[in-house]
Amino acid sequence: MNTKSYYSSYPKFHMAVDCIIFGFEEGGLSLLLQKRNFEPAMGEWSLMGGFVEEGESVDDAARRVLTNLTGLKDIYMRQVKAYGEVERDPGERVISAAYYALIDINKQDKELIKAHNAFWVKLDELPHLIFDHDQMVADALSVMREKALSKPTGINLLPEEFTLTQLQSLYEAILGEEIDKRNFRKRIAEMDYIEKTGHIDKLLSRRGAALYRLNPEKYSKDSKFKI
Amino acid sequence: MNTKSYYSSYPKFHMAVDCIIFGFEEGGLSLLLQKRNFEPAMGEWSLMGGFVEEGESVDDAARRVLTNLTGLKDIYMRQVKAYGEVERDPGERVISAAYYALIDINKQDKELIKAHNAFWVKLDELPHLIFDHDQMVADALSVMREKALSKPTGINLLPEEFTLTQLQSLYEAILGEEIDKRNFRKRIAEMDYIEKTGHIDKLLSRRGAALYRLNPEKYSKDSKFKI
DNA sequence: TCAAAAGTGTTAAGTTTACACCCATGA
DNA sequence: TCATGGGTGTAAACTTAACACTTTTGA
Repeated sequence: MNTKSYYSSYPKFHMAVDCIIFGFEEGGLSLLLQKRNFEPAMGEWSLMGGFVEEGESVDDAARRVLTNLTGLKDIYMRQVKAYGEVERDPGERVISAAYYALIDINKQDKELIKAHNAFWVKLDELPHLIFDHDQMVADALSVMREKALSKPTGINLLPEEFTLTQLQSLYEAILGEEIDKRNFRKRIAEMDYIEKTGHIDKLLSRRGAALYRLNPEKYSKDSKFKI
Repeated sequence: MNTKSYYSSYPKFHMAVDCIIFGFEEGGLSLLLQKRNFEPAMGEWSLMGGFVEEGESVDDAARRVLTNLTGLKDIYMRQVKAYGEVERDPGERVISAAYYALIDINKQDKELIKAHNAFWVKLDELPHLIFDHDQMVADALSVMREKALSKPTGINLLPEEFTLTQLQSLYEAILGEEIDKRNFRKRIAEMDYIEKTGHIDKLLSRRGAALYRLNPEKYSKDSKFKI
């Protein structure tokens, strides 16, 4: 039996990726959403997506979509799952893998975002999205929250150096609840992969706050991270 | 712009599913694996898989593959993720979604399994599998363990009525470590969705052991489940 | 001098772990 | 009568949660 002919008796499908892009601003999480100025579903809100190309891995397609929209490379992305209902896209059958990304909202390329008609929308003010994108967002949020509790992936939402107050309000945004300041700092102090840089931030307070950073070497050795 | 023409400028791909089928026997977890008697990769071990068909959802394809192999329907299955590396299948490009299932090993259709040249293999004696199937198994195990801690999905590996000793050794198999009997029973007692049936099992001990079952109604109201 | 954010320890409550013996029964 | 698996409670260790005041400094 010939391998090619075995495979070719089966159907093929369009394969897409959709990106749930989380950013952090003004004490809350936001998503980068597209107000579609093209068909299908013109005028509605959707995630940023794109089709997988020939010779491109699905992961790479997700990275390409993110880079095309934000100008950012080497961003933490994680696949949520694949969505394969027959009628999920009413236009034609498309299977889509959802990925989420965490980005520092200050590093984006604003021109690119504008060119794509994309906007930051706060998590508690999300519009209804097309197709099964609402479900994708719900699933991504739940995976992201869970991972953020066990690994400091959320630090991608902050600048490289950050104050403990910033880190705390990031975690409050991710979890959607308040955290006790002293308990939070106690736990951070136990994580030797979050280290003082020696620099002082004077922008956010008169007194000044110590700046910290993630030490990725120490982090990879000790992968516990729990707030 | 016409929707169809927009879509049709993009490539299409074969879409497959691969099933990580967990069973429970003799105090350990096993996987149902196929010794391939067909190309590609004849003679090697692989997961049970199949191609998604036209007009069939990806979830349905996974269910079909499981039913074809085991004769079982309405089994708990969960998607792990999609695997989309370009060269993951050296024959031709195939994107595959991995699903895991938990089955009661006594309910399988042994003839069907034999017809597919499939065998139960203990988790700690797994052979090397083709393509990226080793990675799929590792990912499925980690997702399954995590879910088993928060929801009693693992109960699918047992008969409908089970003794607490059976339930405990199931959880020991899932976690790969021993659990204290009294602590285990204390926690089960707090879960009112695991209830005594009033029946007594006399097969596994002289004295007889109380049989329990999952009450799905109570369970859905109270979704905490932690061993 | 005061407003605003930074920084700092202790105690109580709750959860998890460790641990050993008697019970009922069929062979 | 004894071997086998079934069944039961308590105390120590550890983890988590609650809580309020002093410090620094620029305006």
